[in-house]
Amino acid sequence: MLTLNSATDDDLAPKPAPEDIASYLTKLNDAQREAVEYGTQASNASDPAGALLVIAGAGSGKTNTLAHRVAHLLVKGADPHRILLLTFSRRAASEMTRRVTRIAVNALGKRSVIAQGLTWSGTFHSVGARLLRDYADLVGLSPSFTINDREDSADLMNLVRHELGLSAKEKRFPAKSTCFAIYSRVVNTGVSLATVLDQAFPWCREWEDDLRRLFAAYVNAKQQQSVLDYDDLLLYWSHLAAEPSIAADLSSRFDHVLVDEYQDTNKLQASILLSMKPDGRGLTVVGDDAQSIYSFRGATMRNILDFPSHFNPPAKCVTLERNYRSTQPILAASNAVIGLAAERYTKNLWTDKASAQRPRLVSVADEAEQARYIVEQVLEAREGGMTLKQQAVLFRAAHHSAALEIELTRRNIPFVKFGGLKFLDSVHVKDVLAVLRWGENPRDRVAGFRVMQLLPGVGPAIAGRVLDQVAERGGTPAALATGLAAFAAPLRASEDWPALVALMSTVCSRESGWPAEFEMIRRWYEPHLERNHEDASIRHGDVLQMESIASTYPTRERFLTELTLDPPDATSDESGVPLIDEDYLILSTIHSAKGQEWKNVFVMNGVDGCIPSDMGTGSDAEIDEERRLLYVAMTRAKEDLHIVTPQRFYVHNQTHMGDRHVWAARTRFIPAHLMPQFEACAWPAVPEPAAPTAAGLAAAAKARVDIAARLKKMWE
DNA sequence: CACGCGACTGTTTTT
DNA sequence: CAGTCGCGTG
Repeated sequence: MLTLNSATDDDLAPKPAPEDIASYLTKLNDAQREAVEYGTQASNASDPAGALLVIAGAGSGKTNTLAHRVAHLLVKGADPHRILLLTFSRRAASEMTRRVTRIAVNALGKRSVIAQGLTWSGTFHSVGARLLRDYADLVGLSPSFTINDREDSADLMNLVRHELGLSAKEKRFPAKSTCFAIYSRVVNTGVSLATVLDQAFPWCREWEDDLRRLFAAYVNAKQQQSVLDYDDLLLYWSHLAAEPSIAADLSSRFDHVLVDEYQDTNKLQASILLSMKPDGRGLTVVGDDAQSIYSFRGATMRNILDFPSHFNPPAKCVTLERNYRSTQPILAASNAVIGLAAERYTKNLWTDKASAQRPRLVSVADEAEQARYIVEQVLEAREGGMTLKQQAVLFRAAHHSAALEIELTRRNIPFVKFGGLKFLDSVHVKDVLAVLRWGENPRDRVAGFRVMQLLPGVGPAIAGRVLDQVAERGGTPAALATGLAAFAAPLRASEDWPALVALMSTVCSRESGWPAEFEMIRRWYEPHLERNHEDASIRHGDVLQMESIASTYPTRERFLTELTLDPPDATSDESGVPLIDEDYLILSTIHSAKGQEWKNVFVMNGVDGCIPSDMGTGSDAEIDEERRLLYVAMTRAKEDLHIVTPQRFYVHNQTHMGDRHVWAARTRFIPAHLMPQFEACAWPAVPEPAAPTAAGLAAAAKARVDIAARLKKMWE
């Protein structure tokens, strides 16, 4: 396979003339250029310079700078196979690959080599999964391990909890998803269970001992079943990297390791990086401490704040302060908001995009009015020539957009929502995937339980017995096929049992091949779908869609792994996903809006209780994280920014037609002394009510009497 | 042993 | 509202 630094390549490709290099470097500003060129001047690919930290403020061309650095390394002769590029999502990874390819192709003129070359790019989790398949044998892990997503992991936690008898307590044990969240936090932060409980789950404090037992059993169950959860991908990787014999091999695979969004990595991820590049040579991390918003996942700002001092000499630090995205007033307001945070790398973002329009702080009566305001403004902007896709509505929690979604649907405005419910979260998708996973890894009990219990007459007891027998027979695909066939079908399931046996034996033997076997599974699943769901036809559409996605993956294993690690993130609800070429409005949680930008941005619910979320006001650190969330939301806007503050919220969960509501105050992150940065306004613009005339009042009074009489008459 | 019914109770963000 | 638990029935 061709690589960029092979001898033939060098001979055939004349080195680009200095002007050509300049042509892509001159588009950068001084700081960006410093970040791109750092350590590449004198060195060659096998002797990279020390660690580099790029503090990249919002809108400062972070992605572009990182892409240029990668491209520049390639131009300087680095081997693309030996570059590890870690990004936050796979979407970010492919965007990066696209840009790198474009830049490098311009400089070197060889598309195919580069496009195929940058093979090691993706999230920590997906890269971890790939490395683990390579090293599985060395650590006693079955190479055919399967990966549980969050819900599967919680289901397994639940299974284990029942086995331990932790469900039959007089006082309610924490929900399975809570248990898993606690476990995950302990793993990702490296903090003790007791501390995690105190800091983040105080209401579960009393269960500490039971939780510890549960987690031990959970870890044991995962090992017995050859399943890994998300955290294991990092955990195994970090243990691999810490093992001297393997570490040498592992770290010598990559000359350069580049990490995007470093502010959102956790302690475990930092330890992986440090053991792969202990002296920091060849290591580049990019991020913005002011945009660290994933502490619930164990991310810690300390990673980026303390990065330079991990090395000797300390890492080179470059700060990008010029903002190319927002207008000056938007930036000024955002800077003012983040300026009130306690600890950060000081940087002063500046821009030369002048505008007379300050961000608007719009007061509306309630959530319904908020929805109307946003819809009207969006349509008005569209009248003015701004497409829907150039506009976005951002919110703290997925459910905050409920009222807006109703209003948008009512007015026939297409939208796509990011964050919240995912494709993978729907039962029918999980059912089908469970068949594949069970065939791939017959010891996966969560998958097996799920599949078998689809049959009427099969419950947990029978499913458990079958799984025990499969395990006794060795837990191989062959054992699953024969074990299932040998099982005396329960009477009430006798009709459906043979079809299941036939299905699983085909899936296990792989005799129909991939992706053909998907169609078989769909056929088998159809009657169960019909029986269990009213809206079977919509769900069936999803399954068909999944089938076409499946056909784009070369193998079943890749399909399962990549779908779990990087699920499609837009929801497909009843309204359906608009076609790609259609125009649609973007709705997104602030978390999912990371790294994106729009001309016109609406931030919903700019009130205390929403931003900051009333769940995130326990400690100063939590409050500061909420502040950064508002900062991230605000800095997504290029031209116009509206922060909407409903004055009252109807209390959910009350008897129907109830009128209980709470009054909300403007978010604490915009205190009075920051108000000059905003244009405060009320909507609808309070119209002068026409003063009622005496005659009118008299008529109205009379009308009321009339109506009352009529209402009574209805029942006479 | 499966399944359906009624009662009860929850903390948001995602790889 | 939805996920979960306990209980009674087939």
